[in-house]
Amino acid sequence: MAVRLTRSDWTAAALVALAEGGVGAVAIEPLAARLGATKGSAYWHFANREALLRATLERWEQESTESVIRQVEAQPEGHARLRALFESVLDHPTAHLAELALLSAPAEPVVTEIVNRVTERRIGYLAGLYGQIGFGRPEARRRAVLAYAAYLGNAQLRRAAPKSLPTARRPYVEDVVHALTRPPR
Amino acid sequence: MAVRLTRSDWTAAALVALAEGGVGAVAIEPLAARLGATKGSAYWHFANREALLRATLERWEQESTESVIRQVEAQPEGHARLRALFESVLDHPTAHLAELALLSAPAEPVVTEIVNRVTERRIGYLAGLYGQIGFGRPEARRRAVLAYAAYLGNAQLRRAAPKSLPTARRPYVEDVVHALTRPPR
DNA sequence: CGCCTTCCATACGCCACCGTATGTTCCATC
DNA sequence: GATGGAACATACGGTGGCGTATGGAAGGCG
Repeated sequence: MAVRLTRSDWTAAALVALAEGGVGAVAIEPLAARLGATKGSAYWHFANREALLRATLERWEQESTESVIRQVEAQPEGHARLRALFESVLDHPTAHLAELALLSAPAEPVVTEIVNRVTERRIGYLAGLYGQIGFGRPEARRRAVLAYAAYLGNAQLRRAAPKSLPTARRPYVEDVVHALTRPPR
Repeated sequence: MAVRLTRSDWTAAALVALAEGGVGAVAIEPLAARLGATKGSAYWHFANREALLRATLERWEQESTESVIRQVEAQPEGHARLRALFESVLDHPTAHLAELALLSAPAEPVVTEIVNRVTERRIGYLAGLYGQIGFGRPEARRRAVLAYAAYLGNAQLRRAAPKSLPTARRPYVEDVVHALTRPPR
């Protein structure tokens, strides 16, 4: 019995809890129960709850964004990358639960700090893609913000009110790609 | 002293708390403290916490959506209404805090029930507006979903990562209107 | 084998919020 | 001006999570 746990075991379990129950579910005692351990283990690896939360968010920061970007970079430059990104991101209904939990968390300073970094990284990358298809700098930036907002809202809807989303995914994706990649003015 | 409180006083205070601290902040004892009363009052007007939450959400349902729609209906049919809606909704940084709290609330059944109703109402109305400017039924519906998602995401960003939003609001609004009202294909 | 560090369990006090039970005040009404 | 109900206050027990203190097992290492 009593398999020893690592910091990584804790943050992994915390990520699951985060996706399922939000920031509030990243709580030491319930996690300990799920891991078949007690608080003693948690307070050995982490100073307190906030330290566990911070470690969990930093792990999420690493894993969430870069994997998607790597995947997109496999495509040739230009429209193909934007399309690949939209498709990848409109799919995977359960893949984006963690960020939803973060974005609406009652202003914990640890959360807002990391959310800001991740948001800027993603929008910046998106703006780069728009630059590749001929958008000027400010236009690319504005369109990137719009596209990222659409992504977030879409994930929100998929979670909170999936009934209102289109059932036929194919034409929806096409429309989104079409509307969001058309050049301005 | 000791001004008597009504159900409406409680739901009003709960709405404020909801916007500020999320669903979790709709808690009886803190609200009682803010109202200068005690739990006795709350448990007189409401059976329990969930009843207070439900009453609060139903009030929000009434007040949030219809006021915006009335405002938009003052415009002439067609593009003017969509533009008015987008402008109204991209403004008012603090006006949409309650829904953000709701959309990412850890699956309380009361919340999801009402969020579903509100979402369907709004997307349905939006689809109607797109119909007025010549979109076919399915196209209007898909574009409405996209536009509503963009709205939600935008509100999210404004709250969680305002630094990443465009500083110059005017061209941003123009780009959004342009991208989201162009006819498909 | 014995020892020391690492990792964890147990047990405790604390706080915030829930819900209930019962006492208390205000006001209308006869 | 006594009485009954409406609208509270007060006091209590219960729950769930935080953080601390201290004791104990388990493995490397001499």
